[in-house]
Amino acid sequence: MASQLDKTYEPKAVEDRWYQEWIRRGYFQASPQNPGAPYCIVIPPPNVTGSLHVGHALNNSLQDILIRWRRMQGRNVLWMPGTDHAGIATQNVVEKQLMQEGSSREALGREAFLERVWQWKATSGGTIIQQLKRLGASCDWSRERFTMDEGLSKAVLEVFVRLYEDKLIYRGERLINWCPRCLTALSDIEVEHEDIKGKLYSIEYALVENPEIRLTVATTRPETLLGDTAVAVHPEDDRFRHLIGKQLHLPLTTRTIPIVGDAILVDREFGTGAVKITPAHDFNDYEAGERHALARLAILDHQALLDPAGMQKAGVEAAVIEMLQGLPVTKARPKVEALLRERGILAKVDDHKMAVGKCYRCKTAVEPYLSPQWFVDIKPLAEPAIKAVEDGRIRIIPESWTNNYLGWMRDIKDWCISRQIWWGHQIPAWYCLACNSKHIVTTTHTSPSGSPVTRTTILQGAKPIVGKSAPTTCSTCKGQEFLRDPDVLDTWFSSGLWPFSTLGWPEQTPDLKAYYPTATLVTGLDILFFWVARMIMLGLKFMGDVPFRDVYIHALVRDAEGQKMSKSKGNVIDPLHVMEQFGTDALRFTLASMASPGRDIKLAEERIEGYRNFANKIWNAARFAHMYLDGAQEARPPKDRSFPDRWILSRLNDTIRVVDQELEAYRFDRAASALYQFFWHEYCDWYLELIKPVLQDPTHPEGPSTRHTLSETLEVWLRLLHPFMPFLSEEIWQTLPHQGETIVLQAYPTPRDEWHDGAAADAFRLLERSIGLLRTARVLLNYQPGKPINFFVTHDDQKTASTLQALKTDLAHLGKGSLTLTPITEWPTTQILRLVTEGLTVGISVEGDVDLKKALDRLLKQIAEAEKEAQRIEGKLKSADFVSKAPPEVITEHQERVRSLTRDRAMLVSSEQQLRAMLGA
RNA sequence: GGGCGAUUGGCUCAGUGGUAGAGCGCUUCCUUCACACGGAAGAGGCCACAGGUUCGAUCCCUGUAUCGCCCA
Repeated sequence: MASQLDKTYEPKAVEDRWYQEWIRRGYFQASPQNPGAPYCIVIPPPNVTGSLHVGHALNNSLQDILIRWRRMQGRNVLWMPGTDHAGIATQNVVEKQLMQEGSSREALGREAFLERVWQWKATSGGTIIQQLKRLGASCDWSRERFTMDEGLSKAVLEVFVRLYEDKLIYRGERLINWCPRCLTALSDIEVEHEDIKGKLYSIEYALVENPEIRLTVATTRPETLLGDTAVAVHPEDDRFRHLIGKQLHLPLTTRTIPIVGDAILVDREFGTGAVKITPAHDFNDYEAGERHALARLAILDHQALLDPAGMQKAGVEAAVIEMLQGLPVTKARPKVEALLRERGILAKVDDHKMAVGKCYRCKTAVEPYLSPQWFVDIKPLAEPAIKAVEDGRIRIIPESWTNNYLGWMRDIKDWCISRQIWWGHQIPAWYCLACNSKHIVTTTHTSPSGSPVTRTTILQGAKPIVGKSAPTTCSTCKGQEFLRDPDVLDTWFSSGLWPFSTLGWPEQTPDLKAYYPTATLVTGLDILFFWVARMIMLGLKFMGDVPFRDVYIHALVRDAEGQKMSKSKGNVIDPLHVMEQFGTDALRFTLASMASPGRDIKLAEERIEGYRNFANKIWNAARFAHMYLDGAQEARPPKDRSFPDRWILSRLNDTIRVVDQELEAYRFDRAASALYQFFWHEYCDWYLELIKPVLQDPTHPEGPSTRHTLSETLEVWLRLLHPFMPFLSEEIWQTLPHQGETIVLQAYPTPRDEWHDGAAADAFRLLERSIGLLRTARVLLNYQPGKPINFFVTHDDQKTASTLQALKTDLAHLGKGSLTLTPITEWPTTQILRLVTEGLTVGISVEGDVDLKKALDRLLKQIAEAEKEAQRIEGKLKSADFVSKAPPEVITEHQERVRSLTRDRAMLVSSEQQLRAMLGA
């Protein structure tokens, strides 16, 4: 880089070059032997199927800011990267490929299919990792892990077996969420709820002892009535109380069902006050069924089709079975509706808003499904995880999410961990074929593609042998033939171990000792329960300590209209495209500056463009510096430097303090705005302008010291900026006088007392106000910006007036004119425009034929404002309450303001009279 | 239905018990030798509404409305 190079910063080449160089030189490689207190972040492992979206970009930009900042602070930093095998998602991807080839996983068989998935992973699984590198992520890539790695799989095995031995994992038949497309169980939180317009059907059930009496039940799912095993009413509802214990005819079946009283299930105000209970197809009904010891009759099969065998068992009329069998729910419902209508027992159908559960992977409507599954008994694990947050060993930032976490944890349900898919960690449980012959059932059905598929179901009651390796002999019957449980574990089961499995657990490695507990977890709210809560539970259980101290929860990124980004809406901002167009640094800075706690980010391209401009501004400031840095330099103590130098050092010092504080508080937005404000509006707008006369005069006595300050402040500020804009800062830093081979490993700036200079700061504010008034006056008089003028400045405070004397050369330079610093009494009384603010008066000589109307308007407006404001404050001062109760310093301040406003007003009026006199002349 | 959050200039957002701020956009002027991805000067806000606490509320409390998120 040199001053004769491009006027605009071209990020692309710079970024590629530096990233490769950083990697080549191993700057990001961690070692437990490195000096400094450990600081570790584990990356939220993206899906191996994934590609970078803006959410990832935000998440990883923030992590990289923290990591680079701590690295520069001299901490022993490790950013642990990796990916997640994403069981269902990955299996779906490969199955889709197979389908296109006219094949299927069933046709391939389990082993060949898994082979195929690994192949896919090897060729296509690295996409997102490459994209993270593009983002500048300073992860230690030499440690990259994958949840299906050998080591991590070993950790999964160890955890499963130990939890089983501790009786915290069990197998049982429960109602679970079932995706009839993925053909697997899902955990509660893998179901997304969506409100849809549905209907509420009111159906009449006749009383057995007197069919004239009918009880009307309301339901949103009429087809499930075939599996009803009771009707519930509220036990204190006078309308129905007397019916409890009596039997009803269940329509379309040959069964009768009881009426039960249930205060939990029934809301007297809702619908008809009577509800049907279908324990096999509804979670609330399942629990009600437990309370009343009701049978569970499933009428849907695993594909969510009406099941003839189930309907037969439920006593459904043969003709009805004939009509409904094999139909999906959506097709069965209108038929059931028609049947009920024919029989005259459909009392009414109302529009109704209802929530449907959908599979978070494929958006298919989820069915509650009765099946044997593996569960984690979660309460004993949740308790310590609640305590860790309650007593502050883990801090959630922003704090407002703490209650959300605690609420969820206190009400946590057992975690269904088995999935009926192949890609994942297969459950280490085996069944002795001889002992369990009655519990292992094989059925054949036809897959959607038409080929016969064999399903093996291991019923509840089968006795598993759980261990890290396959058993050889059954301890009960000495049998030697075993069936391994075909299910795999929920992906989150392995990612729940991430903070310690990636560090080598279950081995007690030096990494584990050095870096666990990790420092901070940076994540979006969407996986607080999926992942964060589980890491806390499992970390406490297996490491005996929390997995991280701080959990920083960042916002969701939405589009400019606040809509969630989605491919189907076409409103996705592609971070790769953005990086291409505006540069990685611009994207990172944008995301950081918008990361305010507790608020979603509405990302618009204009915003990124704005920070691209900022990058360009920095580039050009550096080009400017390079024009003058060749001469001699002299490092003076701050107090012996020029006024602009002392001022900018003082401001830089303030900025360092602010950035550091805000980063400590995870206020990336405020840190970013402090960096921006300082550089653009102080360093460029004022400092560089102020020092131009010195730099442009090769013989200026302040030259060597000024050049030194220019280069020093730029170098320090670039280090301050580096975590936010790593590429640009490195590129420029390398061209400045510096120590060390890279900015990546330099010390992060810390505040320096000797840089602080309150007097310089005060003087600057005076200078800024004077120049501001002068420029306003120029515009009021329609003077060309460069037009040389005669101007006058004074202040009615003696001390301030003498400060003006000290600033004389700076004022004259920025004012672009000839300056007189005399008391106002010595100024010309005509051909002058005087502007006033807070005791400061600036006069500008009026030359030639100038329209004074604008100037007069401005004076009149300001006079009116000053009067209004003075009156307002005087009003307060006249209030006895205010004077007696407000703190003395507030009263003094108010009095001072009135004085100042009154003085200003007098000056303004005098100025106005002068103008009028000139107009009259 | 329960919980949480938001409501501040045209837009996106900071912020504070005592003079309301930024970025973008807008208006006017300016190609001056770092930068037009720039510079200068401006316009624009009863800080959602209604009560309360207070000498004083955009800020604290209560309620209402609208929007959003999470959970059921």
